[in-house]
Amino acid sequence: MSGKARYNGKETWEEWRKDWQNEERYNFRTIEAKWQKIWEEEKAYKVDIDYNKPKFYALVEFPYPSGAGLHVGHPRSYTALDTIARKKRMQGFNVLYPMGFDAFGLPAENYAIKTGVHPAVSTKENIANFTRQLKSLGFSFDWDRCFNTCDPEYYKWTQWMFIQFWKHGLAYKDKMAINWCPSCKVGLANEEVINGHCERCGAEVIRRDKEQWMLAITKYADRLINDLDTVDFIDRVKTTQINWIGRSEGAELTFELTDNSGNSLGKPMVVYTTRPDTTFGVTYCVMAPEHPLVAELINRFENSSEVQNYVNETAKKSELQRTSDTSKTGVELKGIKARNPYTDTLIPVFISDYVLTGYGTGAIMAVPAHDQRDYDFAKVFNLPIIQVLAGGDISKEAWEEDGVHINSGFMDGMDKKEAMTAAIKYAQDKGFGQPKVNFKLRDWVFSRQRYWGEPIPMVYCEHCGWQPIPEDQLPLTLPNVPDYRPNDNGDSPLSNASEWVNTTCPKCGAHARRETDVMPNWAGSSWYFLRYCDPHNDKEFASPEALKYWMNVDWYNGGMEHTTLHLLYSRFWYKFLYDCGYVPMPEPYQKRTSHGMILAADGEKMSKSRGNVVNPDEIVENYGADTFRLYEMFIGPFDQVASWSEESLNGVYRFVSKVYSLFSKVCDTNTQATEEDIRAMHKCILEVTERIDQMKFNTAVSSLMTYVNYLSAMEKIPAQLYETLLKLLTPFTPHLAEEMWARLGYNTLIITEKWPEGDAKLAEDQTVTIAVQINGKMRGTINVAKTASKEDIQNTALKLDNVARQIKDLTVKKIIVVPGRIVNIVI
RNA sequence: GCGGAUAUGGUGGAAUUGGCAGACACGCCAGACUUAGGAUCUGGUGCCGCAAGGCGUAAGAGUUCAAGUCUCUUUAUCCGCUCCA
Repeated sequence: MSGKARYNGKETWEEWRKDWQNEERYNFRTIEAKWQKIWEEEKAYKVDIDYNKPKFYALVEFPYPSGAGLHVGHPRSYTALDTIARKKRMQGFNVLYPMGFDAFGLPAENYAIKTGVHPAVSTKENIANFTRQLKSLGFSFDWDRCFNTCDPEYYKWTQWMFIQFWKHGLAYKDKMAINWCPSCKVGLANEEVINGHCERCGAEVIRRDKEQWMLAITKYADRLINDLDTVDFIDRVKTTQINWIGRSEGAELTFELTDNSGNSLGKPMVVYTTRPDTTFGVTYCVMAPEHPLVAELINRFENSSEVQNYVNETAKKSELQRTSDTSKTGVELKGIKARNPYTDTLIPVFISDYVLTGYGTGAIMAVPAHDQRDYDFAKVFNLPIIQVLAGGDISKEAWEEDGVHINSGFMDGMDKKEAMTAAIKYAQDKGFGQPKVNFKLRDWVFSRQRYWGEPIPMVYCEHCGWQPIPEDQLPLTLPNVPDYRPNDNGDSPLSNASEWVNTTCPKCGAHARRETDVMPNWAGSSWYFLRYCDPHNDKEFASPEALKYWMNVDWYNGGMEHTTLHLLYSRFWYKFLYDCGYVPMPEPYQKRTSHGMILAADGEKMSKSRGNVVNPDEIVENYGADTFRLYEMFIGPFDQVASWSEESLNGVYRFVSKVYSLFSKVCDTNTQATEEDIRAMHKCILEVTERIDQMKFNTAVSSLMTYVNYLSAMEKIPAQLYETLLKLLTPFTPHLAEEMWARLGYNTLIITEKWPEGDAKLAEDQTVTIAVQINGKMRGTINVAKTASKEDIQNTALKLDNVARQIKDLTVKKIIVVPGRIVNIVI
């Protein structure tokens, strides 16, 4: 124990303790303010590289500093990892537990539009408020490492990284149909569209063609799936990411387009299928209405105006309309046919909106017998249905299970695996197809027609095309603009800052224009955990030494809602930096866990409009930070949703006050604890230690409560027992632990103490209580020595009054004795 | 429709992974005490029953000496995805 100075100069324990005798009430306000000040002055949580200790990097998702301030949901995650971080420190780890602010975002900009207050101003105020609130809860963040993503010193590196993406061909500009929110007037990534509506404002999203910067996340699709095997993420996160990336294996097959008599038009149509083995069942083909061949061939169709109408109608439909109505519509492309390369037959070609332009090749071969969608379409248009897999009843519905191949030429009699191989081999031999892996994942739309984001550091020159601004000119800072509103053309507010927009080409010096779109709010958060490693570096985003020491993040906790957004983006971003050699390993996070949401007392989501938001300030004011923290951990299983309850909060307050008042019963170190006391203590140490590691915080707190109940029943409490309690409480209620530690006479900080070691041997009872059952029904219990033999246990059990009475007239068939657990008498 | 999760007293939730269901709290009931303190302390509290006892982990079946836990069927709630060829 380091630097223990007993009794602060007083002669005896009794004398020292007198100082506190009149302090009967638990005054959390004074206590918490006092220790927060001391921690801050002593920079108790400041951390630096230390090669003598094992490092531990604990991370929570940094908040967007909204005007509403901290919500009781935020601290659930922060307290959990604070608890873990504090315990790890006491266990000898060099712990990095940082906090910062994800400060670019729409709310500040919308607020600016409403009030004219510059987003930088309101954001700064909000950050100050968040910081005050976070500090009031006593988290062990290293505040020296705090930064925010809208600081030019930070976003300089976000821009620099964008340029690296561009240099490696992973950032590109493309005209494409994007999700457009007509209310926010902004393009959205697929990940930001919820049920066809804008994630933020709820307006229905429409399709719109727009030139967008894209990041080629699909190039990393396979690695983003495969490398999940190397990390410890909860299964829910892994499956969600895998499903979102949506890998599927199949083949691309070329169907020749012909006129009605089979003369080639010289326009091959490529389809994607996962079942090339079913091609003998293909009775028609379908292209998406947006497919380029439709526009190219429009004049060849006998019914070209009908086709054009359908194309126009589809374009008008929103994503939601298009996906919510699953009834099949479409138009046959009259005058052309497709040749099935396997059977050489000519089949009709349709356009239909059930084929999507963004997936595969935007064209399919339809096998109505074995795909329900194709089946439905075939019924509407009265097309033939040819069964090629045995099984089911195709007069009623498609047969989507497997079966032996029939009507399939060279594949007849084969199973799926054989037939797939044969089909692909055939296609390769004849040169009309090859195997192909497809993903649902799309490239990341990286432009936003907004103001409050990182400017994209690119200029457009008539002669040189897109050029990045020279890296030594970074950061490219946001200019001031008179009006924060985007316009209906979908141009960013930056387009009005003409002095800023008009510049010269960094390559040829001719006149050029800056990109006026900004980055999405996911940009800054894609690499923030790297900056924490070396936040004041102005030469690099972080030094290789710092990255090598601190990375990767040992434990990252955050919301499930970020699984297919931030978590996926940042893994991609990090892998790219790894490929460039800037970071030391291929995955950023070793372990990922997720907390459940905190709902209001009525079981509803907390929201301003419902008026059921609980403000942490209120709780800290009325109950104290320690009670608040402990309650957040006790509220229920960490990974599940929980409802806020003021009554339960009160119970936790009672517990905390009880710990405070137990102090009056603590006696000097000379008072010896009994064997039973030691047993209770070690049991508590073991349980709390294990349960923190497993994030079973609610039951860890239960163990502490049981231990405190045990101590409460004592007349006098040996100091050793109380000291252990304080250490175990340090991760949960650090202020109270620190205060009582000082009152015990120590002039060291308890947060620097060593975490107690539990001893399983000492925690063991010598006797065990064993349940005695008759035919599986509980009839009583017996106490036997831990080492008792089966025979002894059985004999003791049979002597039980209750047992003897019940079995006296009956024959005992069998007795099952499981030492340490149970006796079951079968009669 | 597909995928994932959840279901235990009046409430939040425990249950060493097949071995005493309801730990720990909240609430409630009864009592004590009071320098009225977010009071505190003591006892009780799954349901039915005076009791013996019976019943009981969403519903129903099954495996087992023994099931909240394993298997099958059904239901409800929540969360994703959703015409992905």
